[in-house]
Amino acid sequence: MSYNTRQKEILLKFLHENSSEHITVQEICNFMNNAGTPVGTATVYRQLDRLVEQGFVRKYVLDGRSGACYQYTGNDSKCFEHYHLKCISCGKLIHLDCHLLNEINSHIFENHGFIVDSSKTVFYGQCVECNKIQKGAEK
Amino acid sequence: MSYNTRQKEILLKFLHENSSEHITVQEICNFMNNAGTPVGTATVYRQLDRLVEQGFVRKYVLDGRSGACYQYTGNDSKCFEHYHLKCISCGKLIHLDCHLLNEINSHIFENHGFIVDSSKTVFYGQCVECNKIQKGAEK
DNA sequence: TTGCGTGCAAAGGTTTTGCATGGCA
DNA sequence: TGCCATGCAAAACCTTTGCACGCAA
Repeated sequence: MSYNTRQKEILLKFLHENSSEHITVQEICNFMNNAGTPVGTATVYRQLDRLVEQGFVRKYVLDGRSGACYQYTGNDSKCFEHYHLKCISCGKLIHLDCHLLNEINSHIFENHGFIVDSSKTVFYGQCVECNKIQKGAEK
Repeated sequence: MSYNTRQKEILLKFLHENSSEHITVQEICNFMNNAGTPVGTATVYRQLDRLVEQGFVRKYVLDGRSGACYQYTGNDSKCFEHYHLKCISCGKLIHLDCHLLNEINSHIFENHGFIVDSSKTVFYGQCVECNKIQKGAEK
């Protein structure tokens, strides 16, 4: 069984309202603090673990030296059928619903004997906005 | 400039001889210890950082709670042009050279405005061997 | 001799765990 | 009242850093 608590409710609401962002544990704690509902990091980690396990939240580990990022994807099963692009420069996460990419899984399975878990697979790279900025800075 | 030391030589040889494996810092230290050339973790990290930067070794961060994995890919530039599949169950890394997948980058760039860095992108999933084992165990 | 590489220990940061307390049902 | 959730602190872990020493060139 599971109880509903104020912390759990606010944490989930915060993640949900920022579902286009990648959020760190630190940011959650800061927000909760400012929102007048301070929360211990242990609680945040425990809640996030549960949400990840339940499939509401996705966990991303980028380089391992900074903390992990979390993102609300909801119980929308569509998020498990498409891929995600993550911009290394700005951290933006892009949900990619695309016919060609949807064929990748079956292609890899049939031709390469590998069952891709697209919910765990993230394309890393750079979005056009960040690329423009970088090119401008190089001049 | 750079000196050649015994530790550096053995570390690189170990990675090279196990280029089909994903290796942790712990495993490197243990091996060096058993091989009669004990090495400090700091040295291992420093060497690995350099090798990653030079492009000889790839670094993988899976879940963030266990340590990062490293794998020798050599100075073969082909490894930067294709994708990699990593089996979550056995850790095997598969180099995937495939026409369809080579089109992914240009497709994503042209249609979705995103420049994929395939050297940083890994498809996670399960290889057929591990899938068979798992299915057998479920019966 | 020069200065890079190494080893040790300490520090830094993130994440987990134990235990008593608080709060939902 | 039962039991889960929380908070705090401590612990565990991985990784980085500082500094003195060793060793390659």
